[in-house]
Amino acid sequence: MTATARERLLEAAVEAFAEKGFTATTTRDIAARAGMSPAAVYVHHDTKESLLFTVSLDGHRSALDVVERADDPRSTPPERLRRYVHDFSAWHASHSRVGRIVQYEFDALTPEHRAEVAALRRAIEGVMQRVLEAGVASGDFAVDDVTGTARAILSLSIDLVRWFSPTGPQTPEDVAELHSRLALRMVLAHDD
Amino acid sequence: MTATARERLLEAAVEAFAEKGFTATTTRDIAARAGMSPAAVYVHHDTKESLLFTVSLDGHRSALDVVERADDPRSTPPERLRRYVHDFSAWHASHSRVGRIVQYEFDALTPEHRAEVAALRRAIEGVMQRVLEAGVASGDFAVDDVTGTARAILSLSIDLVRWFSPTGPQTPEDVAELHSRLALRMVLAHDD
DNA sequence: GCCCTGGGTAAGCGCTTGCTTAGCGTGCCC
DNA sequence: GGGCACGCTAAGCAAGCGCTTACCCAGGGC
Repeated sequence: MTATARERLLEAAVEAFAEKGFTATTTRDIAARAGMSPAAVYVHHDTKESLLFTVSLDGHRSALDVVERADDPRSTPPERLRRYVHDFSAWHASHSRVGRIVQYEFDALTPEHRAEVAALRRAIEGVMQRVLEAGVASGDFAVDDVTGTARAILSLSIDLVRWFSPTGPQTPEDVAELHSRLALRMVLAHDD
Repeated sequence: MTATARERLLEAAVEAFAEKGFTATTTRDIAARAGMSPAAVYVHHDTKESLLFTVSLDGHRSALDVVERADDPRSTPPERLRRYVHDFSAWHASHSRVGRIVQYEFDALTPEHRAEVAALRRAIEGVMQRVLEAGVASGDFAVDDVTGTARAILSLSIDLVRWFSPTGPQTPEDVAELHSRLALRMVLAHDD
């Protein structure tokens, strides 16, 4: 049960960063939320930024994992896109606090850490582009700007962290369902 | 030419807030960018937050103005939607620094100021909902969740401030064009 | 010529920040 | 049962923060 302290600290950091932003959060605030003295933070993390980095890296890894799992090459491109957007939006809705940190506090990372996170980000975008390209190749999708369209579709899921509330009327599933249908309409070719 | 000092201050604030975020920006930094002493900031603005409020209010007013101008009731719903999304995305791309502040620093406002800005935000969203409702009524659009779809379309334009770079390969017009076409595909009814 | 107003400054106050240091208690090894 | 590693704390340091104070000076009205 000694691992709990480190985890409590991370959970406290997520809470605080999501609520007030990285720079507005004090190490004393994080410590208090974790039920420790201010100095205890530095037993587990060298700097405040390294806490942010850990949260950010874990978050991106988890999101990348979700989209890679969704991108089953044995499915048709429309089904792959549907699952990608569905699961990616559901992830952001279910982890909206982490999502907010990941998206808005990117610039607060050190250049080295930022580069590491940026690589994961490009991977997430890359999977989406592959899905769209597969759909264009199969004739299911009509898309001329793959990069731009990929980014636009991802915007649906990502921007949700700005307004989604876990206590609001919509469930993560509601949003995921809506977004996946809208994404399909954005790209589907129809013969008429 | 005495009005210039106040404007230089606002311009400096936009620069600084967009680059480093509200809390990470110091009043000394803003003063230096405006070519003044730290104390000069307080000749024109009571608090650092009031600078943010001014930037935020001006930004929202300008954006609302753009979408109200785009929503010409004499046009068809598809044309109204096309212009709305086109102009709204173009505005965010052309004013991406102000856009970033407006979107990401909303929580840094005092409750009173936040409420005032929130009203403008609801107005912007309201215009979009009216356009979608008009399209559904005319039979041009097939949309069942008007509120959710409105928010999703706005996400395209809003999320662009996260990644758009004025020095990048795309012009505001490129993005505006892409987004307006994608938005139309999201809602257009097709008879087949 | 005098004063007043308004945009400006140098200096600094009180407080908070991220982080450090020196030390404390508990449990485990031998 | 002595030593020691480990998780943790009380106290505090240097730096930086938002903002204030006391003062300066050019231009206009009378």
